[in-house]
Amino acid sequence: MDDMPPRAAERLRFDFPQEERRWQRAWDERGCFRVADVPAGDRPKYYVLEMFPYPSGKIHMGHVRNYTLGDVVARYRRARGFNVLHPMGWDAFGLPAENAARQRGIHPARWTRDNIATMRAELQRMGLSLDWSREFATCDPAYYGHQQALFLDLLKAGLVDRRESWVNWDPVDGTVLANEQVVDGRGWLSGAPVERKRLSQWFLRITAYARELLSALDGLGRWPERVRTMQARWIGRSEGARLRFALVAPAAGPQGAIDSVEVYTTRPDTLFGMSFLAISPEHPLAAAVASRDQDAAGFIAECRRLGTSEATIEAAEKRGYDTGLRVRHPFDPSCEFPVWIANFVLMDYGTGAIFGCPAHDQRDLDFARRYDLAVVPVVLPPSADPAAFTIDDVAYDGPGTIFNSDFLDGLEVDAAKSAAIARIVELGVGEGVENWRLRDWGVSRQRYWGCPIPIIHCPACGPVPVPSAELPVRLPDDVTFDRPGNPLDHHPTWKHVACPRCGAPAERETDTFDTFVDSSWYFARFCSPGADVPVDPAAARHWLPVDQYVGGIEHAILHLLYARFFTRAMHATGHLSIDEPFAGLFTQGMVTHESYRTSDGSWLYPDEVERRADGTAVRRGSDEPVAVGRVEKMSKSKRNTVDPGAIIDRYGADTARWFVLSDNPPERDIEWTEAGVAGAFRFTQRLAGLAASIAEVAAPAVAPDPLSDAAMALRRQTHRTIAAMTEALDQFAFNVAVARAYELANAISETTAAAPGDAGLGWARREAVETLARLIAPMVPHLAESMMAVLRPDEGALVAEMSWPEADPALTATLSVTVAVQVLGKLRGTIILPPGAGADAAFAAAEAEPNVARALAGKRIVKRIHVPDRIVNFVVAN
RNA sequence: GCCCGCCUGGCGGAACGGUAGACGCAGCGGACUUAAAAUCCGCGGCCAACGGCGUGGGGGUUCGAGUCCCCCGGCGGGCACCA
Repeated sequence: MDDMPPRAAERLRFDFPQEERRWQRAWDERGCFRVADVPAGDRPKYYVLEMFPYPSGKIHMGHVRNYTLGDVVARYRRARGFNVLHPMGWDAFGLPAENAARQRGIHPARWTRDNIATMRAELQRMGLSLDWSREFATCDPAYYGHQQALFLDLLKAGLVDRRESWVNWDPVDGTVLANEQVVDGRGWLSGAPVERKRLSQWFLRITAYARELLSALDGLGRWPERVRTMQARWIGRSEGARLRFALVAPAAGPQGAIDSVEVYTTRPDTLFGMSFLAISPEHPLAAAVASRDQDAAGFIAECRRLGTSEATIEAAEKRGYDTGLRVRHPFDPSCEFPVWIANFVLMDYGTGAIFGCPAHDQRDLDFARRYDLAVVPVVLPPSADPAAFTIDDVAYDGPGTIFNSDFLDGLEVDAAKSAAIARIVELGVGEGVENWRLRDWGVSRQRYWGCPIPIIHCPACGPVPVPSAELPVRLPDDVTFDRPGNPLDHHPTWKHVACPRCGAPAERETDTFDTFVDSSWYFARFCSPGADVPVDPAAARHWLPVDQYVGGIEHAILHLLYARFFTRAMHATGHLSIDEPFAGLFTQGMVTHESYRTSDGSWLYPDEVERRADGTAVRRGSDEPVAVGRVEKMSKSKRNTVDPGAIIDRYGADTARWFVLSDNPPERDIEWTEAGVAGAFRFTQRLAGLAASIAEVAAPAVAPDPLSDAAMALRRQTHRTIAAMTEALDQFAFNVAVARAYELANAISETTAAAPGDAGLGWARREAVETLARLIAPMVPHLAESMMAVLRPDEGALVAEMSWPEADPALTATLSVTVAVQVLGKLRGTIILPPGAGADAAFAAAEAEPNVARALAGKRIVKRIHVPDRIVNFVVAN
């Protein structure tokens, strides 16, 4: 940052510290960005929303990019005549606040509120066109109280379950961990080995909407294909069969005798290739076996210790325990197969039991090889020799013809699936089903800093909803973090209440909601943030769905899927009248930066590094060499971050905004470079200078007639730029819009030396620079205001309130076109023609072009191709 | 392992199947200046240069391919014992 631009105001054409504050105040005083919950008038609505931030401390460059993109859309739509809703709030509950409390003794509420104050000030300095009157934080009782009411409505509607499930339990911290919080089988904070534990949890029944959530993806035309695909796979519909395998001898279990095992399969066509049946260690039959078999119990306990962490599962080899039980094949009861407990069978998917067909499933094959089980091929690949076809270490899962399979012999795979299901139904042992990978959403968290679940547990009545008059159930402030576990659970009085139903002593639910619940409906609350119900129906009807949602791809699945589910659930409970919350979704790329390390391996911030002219890097103010690492996502751990606050101090908000928009398409990763920022800064200064120099020259109020050629040429450039930038902004091609703005600025600069006596040109230059100010206003709003204020000092009109420029079709039409002339597809010259010139004229002009004539000399023209205003191509032969 | 992206000058990137490299960054040359910074003007894919070669590599479709199709390679991302 040695080449820092001058800070002295007198050297700035665009004195950003002063000008940016000036316009932010002006917008605020005029209430430019405020809208009513249910607006009067007939302007069409447009709801622009960026994913609201978690108040972690300061804003980072990812926020700058996210909120700049959204602000461009908001300001552009406003200029296009829409009544734009563009709100901001805080996703304020979460674990980091509790960690701060444990580590630094700051109360989570205080920590969160302080961060919000800091970050709000930073966002306001960016000049975002937000309606701050709608701001809320999810930790406001006024917000989470309505969330509690929503939950009770979902409960009434049958969309909530309470049931036991297996969880990752950290015995030291005394809390449930998400799968992502289990690292190598240990708790990420405590380092203690994670246990599998069954716990009663609240579930939201998202699976009730699995089919709709999948099929409605087709209607989300303004969503990235990638996100839709990821969601579709997450929901994971498959078709197959459920069928029961009868045990040869029933097994005695705690809940009575078990006489069969139900299995889910997508490959009923391979049933004759079966060699074993495998159940999950968490399967009830496994528990039944373990109750009288020490070794089985030991095996199950060992599996449990490994936890559910995906990484652990991946590392684990396939292992099993032969229970000694046997099942009969449903198609041939004389055939019996062993029942194994296998560590690779998941209780949560299908029925928690599979039949193993090693020849045609890789996992089954690995298992069979390890335990020396039979491998019977039943699908013959096309044109393979049945006598010679064998399976070694690779299962065959491709197409083919069934063999070794009794009544299925000779059928292709698909036909065999149907025939097998038909037989399963006929025998009364099962049916064809569709199966979903999506599971119900467990929302209970043993944490303090979250929305309390509004339930009271009564020994007599069971779980009882908190009466709506008693909402919100507020978090107590006087909690302590001096021991592990949930502070709500330790609180001396908070949880002890009377049962609302029978009055007997009862206990509050001490779990709080997963914070993804908070973000699943905030977009609806923004429509009427002061309403005394979760959402005001009229406001929601007016504003929803969100027309353009902007955020990071990292939320492609969870947040966006939960919000889609919540919208449907809120429709079912009468709060909303739509099913899809986000009509358009844009996912932006990450902000990246080079990373730097010293020879002892410690990371350095960009500010601590100095680049030498020879390309090497050293620690600032020393000769200590620094290794320049790869360009990667800005992160605190790699210290390759740039603080937006410092950038705005030094260069201004508009420079930061212009830079994040200008360098590459918004969906791609952007590399933050000091040189790029300096370039953006120069542009803001140059435009301000351009506006000032044009303002100094008196120009006629109306266009002289006729205009000089130079004036007409500039006017045409101006109006072509309007058309081009409009198209670019419509398509989120902000980098292209930036390029078009540069072109117009360059064109205006080039007229400086033109004849001073040309009044028409003076008029055209004013038109050009005023138009440019309005065109760049969505991207650099303060600069645009400053330019306009210089150009029209007496009017006091705000660009923020001006309409979008309109291109005059008479001026965007071209007067002449340059047509490329090819011979055999190779460019040989260009000709200039009037637009719409006919083929004959084009051919004649083309053949007359000297370079083309030379290429055609001595050749016979076989074919002439003419694409009007584009190209002429001669196909020749010798 | 499966799925999805992406690959164009020194760099970021433009380009309805129709003049590849718009625009910017960095660079070079010049003007201004005692000098520097800033600013302004100009140049710029590569090569044996009236021509030829060029959008990761190889094939194909087409009058014409960065763009469409097939194969291969590389980079990035997502999912992952999902039966």
